[in-house]
Amino acid sequence: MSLPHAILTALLEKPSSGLELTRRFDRSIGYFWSSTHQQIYRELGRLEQSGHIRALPSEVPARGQKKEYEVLPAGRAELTEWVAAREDPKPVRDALLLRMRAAAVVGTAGLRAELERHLALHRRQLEEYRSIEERHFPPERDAEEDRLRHLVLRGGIDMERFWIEWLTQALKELAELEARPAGA
Amino acid sequence: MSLPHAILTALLEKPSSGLELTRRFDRSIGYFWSSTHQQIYRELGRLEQSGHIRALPSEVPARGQKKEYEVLPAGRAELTEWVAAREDPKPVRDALLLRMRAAAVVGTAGLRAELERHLALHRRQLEEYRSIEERHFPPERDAEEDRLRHLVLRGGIDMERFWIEWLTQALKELAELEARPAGA
DNA sequence: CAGGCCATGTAAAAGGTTACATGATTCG
DNA sequence: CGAATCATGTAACCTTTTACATGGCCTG
Repeated sequence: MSLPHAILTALLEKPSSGLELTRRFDRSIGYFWSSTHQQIYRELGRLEQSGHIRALPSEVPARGQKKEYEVLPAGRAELTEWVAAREDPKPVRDALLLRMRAAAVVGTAGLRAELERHLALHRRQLEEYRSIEERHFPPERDAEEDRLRHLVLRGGIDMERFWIEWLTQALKELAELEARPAGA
Repeated sequence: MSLPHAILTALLEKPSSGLELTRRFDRSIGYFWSSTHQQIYRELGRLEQSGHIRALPSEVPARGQKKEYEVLPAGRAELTEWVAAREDPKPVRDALLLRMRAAAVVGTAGLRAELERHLALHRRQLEEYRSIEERHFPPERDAEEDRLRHLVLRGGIDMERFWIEWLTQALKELAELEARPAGA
């Protein structure tokens, strides 16, 4: 429901070709709305069809040739509207919480390694966000755009912190349970 | 990828009919893996086909008749394996963070009301979780199952707290930006 | 016996994932 | 000129969402 909006945002930040967009969906925008090149090309086609974006004129419009897109007024209007739209948060759907609940029924065998693996992944992601924060948002800057983008990044940072804390708790809990096996 | 596992977990906790499962996916299990009755019926069919669950024998196997399912050994084995499986966390895909980023480009008009609405929703969800915590997990209990399920619930609680904090920050930031409009 | 709810489904469309295809450019 | 890489796509499939369909049971 929001991939077109993610693309419009990315293109307003900087007109790009499909592949450039794909790369930015592997970092930047993609930290909050992930996508693949297949989806992106499909959506670029749709957005062009519907008059929200257009391909910048090029001499050689053929397969394998780079095509740059820019946002048209209709696209900007659509995005502006979406920012204020009424749209409920999606219900949580998290496989790891679910697995923990399954473990409560069928046992925790093998779970610890997986929790530790996830913990390491989230620590790495946190480090990445923090390094971006250092590079892009030094204390003195405060242009409007920067403040909002920094806020988004802080959301990512605190989300990772949440997982790190929860996983740490979970591992502690698991250690206690395994210390007195089979029904205390 | 995990709906079948969610259903297996729910059925192990208590054998149920499709509609009973649907109700439990509106609370309980559904707090961490949401689903609708259409998906649930389809998946029950598949799980029965593949020999992971079976319908309890009934006199009147007809449309409109209640059908209860229970988990078979193969289903339990599948779930046990999944608990320890290697499965990476899904990349974040959050519309509100994305909208904030869009707002950095097209402006924040109308955003405040929406943030406040989300804040209220998350506060309500937090209250719901906390009331469940009071009812289901009083301090003295510590059976293995309860400890793990409590851990899952605390995950939900801290997730809501994260959103409440972030939204509070966001509203503060917005107020500051609006206090000195158009490029300060 | 009408209306509402219980209960189980079907169908279609949209969104997302995975695998594969194809032309253009560059570099050794 | 062969291989790698850039760049754009197609196709098939699976999951999720939304809308609708159907029959049974209960209650006034």
